[in-house]
Amino acid sequence: MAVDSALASRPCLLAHFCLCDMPEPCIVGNHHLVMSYVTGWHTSMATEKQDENRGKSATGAAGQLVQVAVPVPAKRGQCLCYDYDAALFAPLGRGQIVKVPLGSRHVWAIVMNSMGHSTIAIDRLKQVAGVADVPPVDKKFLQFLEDVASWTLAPFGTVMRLLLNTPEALAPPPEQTLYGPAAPLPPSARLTPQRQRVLTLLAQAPAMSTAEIAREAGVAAQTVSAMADAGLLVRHKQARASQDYQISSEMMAERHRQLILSPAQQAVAQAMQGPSGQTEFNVHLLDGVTGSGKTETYFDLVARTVAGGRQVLILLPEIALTAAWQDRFIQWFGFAPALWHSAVTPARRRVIWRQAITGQPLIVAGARSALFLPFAELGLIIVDEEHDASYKQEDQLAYHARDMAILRARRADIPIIVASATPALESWVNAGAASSLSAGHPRWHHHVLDTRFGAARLPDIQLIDMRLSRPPRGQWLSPDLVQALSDTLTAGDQSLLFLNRRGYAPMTVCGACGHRLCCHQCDSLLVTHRLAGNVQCHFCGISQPIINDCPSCAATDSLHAVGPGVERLEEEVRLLFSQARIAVLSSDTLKSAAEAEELFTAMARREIDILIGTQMAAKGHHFPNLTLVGVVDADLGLGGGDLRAAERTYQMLWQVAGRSGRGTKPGRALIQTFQPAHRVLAALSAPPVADPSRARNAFMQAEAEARYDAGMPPFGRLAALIISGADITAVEGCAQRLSAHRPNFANVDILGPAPAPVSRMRGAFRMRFLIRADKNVALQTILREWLEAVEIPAKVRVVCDIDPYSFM
DNA sequence: AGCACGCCGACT
DNA sequence: GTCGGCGTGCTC
Repeated sequence: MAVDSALASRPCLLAHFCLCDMPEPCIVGNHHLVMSYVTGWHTSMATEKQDENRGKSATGAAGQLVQVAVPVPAKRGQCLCYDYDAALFAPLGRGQIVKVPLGSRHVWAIVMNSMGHSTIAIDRLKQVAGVADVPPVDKKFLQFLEDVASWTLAPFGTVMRLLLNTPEALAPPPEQTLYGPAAPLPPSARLTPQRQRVLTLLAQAPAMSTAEIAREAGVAAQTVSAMADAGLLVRHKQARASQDYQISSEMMAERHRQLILSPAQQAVAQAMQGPSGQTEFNVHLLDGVTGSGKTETYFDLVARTVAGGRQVLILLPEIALTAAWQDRFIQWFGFAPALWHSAVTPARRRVIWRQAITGQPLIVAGARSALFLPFAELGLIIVDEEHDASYKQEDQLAYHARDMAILRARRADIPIIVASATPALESWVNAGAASSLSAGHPRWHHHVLDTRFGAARLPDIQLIDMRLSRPPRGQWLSPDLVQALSDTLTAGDQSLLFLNRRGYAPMTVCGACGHRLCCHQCDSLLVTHRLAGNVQCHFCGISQPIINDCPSCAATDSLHAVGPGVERLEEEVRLLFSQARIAVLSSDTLKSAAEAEELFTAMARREIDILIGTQMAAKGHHFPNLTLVGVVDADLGLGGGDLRAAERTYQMLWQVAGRSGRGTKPGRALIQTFQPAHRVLAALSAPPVADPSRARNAFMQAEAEARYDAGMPPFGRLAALIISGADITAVEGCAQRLSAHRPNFANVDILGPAPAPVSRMRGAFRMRFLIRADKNVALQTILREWLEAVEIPAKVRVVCDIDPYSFM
């Protein structure tokens, strides 16, 4: 890798800190630099710790004063001031990543202002302890981080830690131990046959790693280290060469010429690029039915952007970052994307992070956290499956990755494509798709791809009215759906049963007293998991063994599992179709990506007849022989008062129905519901198969009108204030004080305080305000001023959620 | 967020 | 009499 190899080369000319071999002191930000792990601040920091405070430059005068943002959620989110010996090292600039002492530890931080003035006594200043050996973060990126902080009302330090969350990126490169033969063999050494083989091997080969020696010489790895301990082998430590992503613009340009798009795809790709290949900020909504080839259409722009020497970020929901998606990418480009998700190893993260900040050509395909990679040359952002709820982060920092991606694209002045088969209502309206309604946004571009590839057609969707076709007691499949499953089985085709509920049963009730098993630290019901042999809380994750006696009234054998989960559904299907091959797809049954792949392969080979799945099964995979999708409970998501419940249910059902009929045979989807007249279900089953997008658009239009009338997003603004803490009195007191100081404006409505939808989580009590405002209101400013006016005790946490997703 | 400082129970 | 529980408050 370029940065590492450049650094690894040389001793320094500049004191003992700089590793570059420039003839004169290098300039920070222009060249890589400085405080290095090789000469080691790790050692110097440890030994110099005690005289840090006196560690000013030799003259005793303070050097350069710099304002530094530190990764702490400080209430007064400003910077801390540090002294920096500008005489000895190159001067620091904004965006430089530095290591600074903070309290009793050292942290990575970012220089925000390099010509600071001290706000505290000079003699209390501490020294900057080191400078990272990477270029400063891009100015536009830094502004983006500030945008995120002011949008989410979070302290800058909280946002910054998303960037610095990859500690290995700034740590020394991983080391590798290689073994070579010792020059004079120690005379006393015993030479077993194994040891002799190792020595013979190494006599005529370069130094090797333990694993290589073990393999080549056919010995145990232990033998190698034992030999080194005995003095028969010498250890050489060296930086492990990590493979970076080699993409050249030439090879991309070549590849780009070979890509073949359908006329429809070609037209959309052209429209998104504009006549002259636009590189400035523009939002494109790529709205294409499942199977229309959205992915390949945006690949075209990806190829072009990289051919122009710039970097590309593709955001995907974590669940969609499968080997299948990667294969598709490889098939198109001929190489693998840099994958960024929770399971990526530290060594890989290091490579990607550093390649991003050094501006080398790079295509990252990542989950929402990839949005905070420090790309220096970002040229294009894609947000695929942009409607996906997992883009919304709700904990420490509440943000929506799609919206933040748009902020980043705007700052970087580059195009962004948000793609979906079922766009979020906000996106759909912003793209000007709702007739006669406008959210007053600068208009996005709307691109529609509505032809399915080849012979595949959209499935025929039918509702099953559960009031008429009732399953037997204690079962969940209606006679109609059972019949359809049976027919599909007979025809030798595959079926998917969709039930968005993990585990065996969502609730356990005592037949004697009616007591329901609840989590003792959350406001939630415990879910029975037969497979794991326990009951679990899906909020905090605690589990306990399955019990038979009621903990409330002590009646014996009185507890009954109520309602279905996928495990229980499996039980029912096995009873009905004992000869069928059945598999369950949920996060509980598939522990690893490899297991998931295995299942998908088995499915593709038709080794499974009936697949039972949670929402994991709803996306990302082509099952060519799947001709029946059964939705077990379409009403699940419709309860409560969630603003987006209808829209999300529609999207999910539409997507899961789209799993069916992706091969040559026509598919159908049967949807079980108790409320077939509900607007979501009526819209789904509307007849015009000839033009399925018309039904969808009619549904979206009606939703948009309802939102417009209520002044809800995207026609109004919404925020939630969550007050939480273990001490209920303190939480309520805090909520009361906030209530007393509530802002009072004609076009801002404030509801609450009321118990939050989940009124207790992990032992913390939660209260909530809901704030609705007109579109033109500076909501963040109002909230910031409100919060500043009220003293928040240390044991109470107040979190602001702009555009909250869940609110019942 | 860490981490230290600080003030009250079960141990040598 | 000390070790240690985690409440409170600061970090240039």
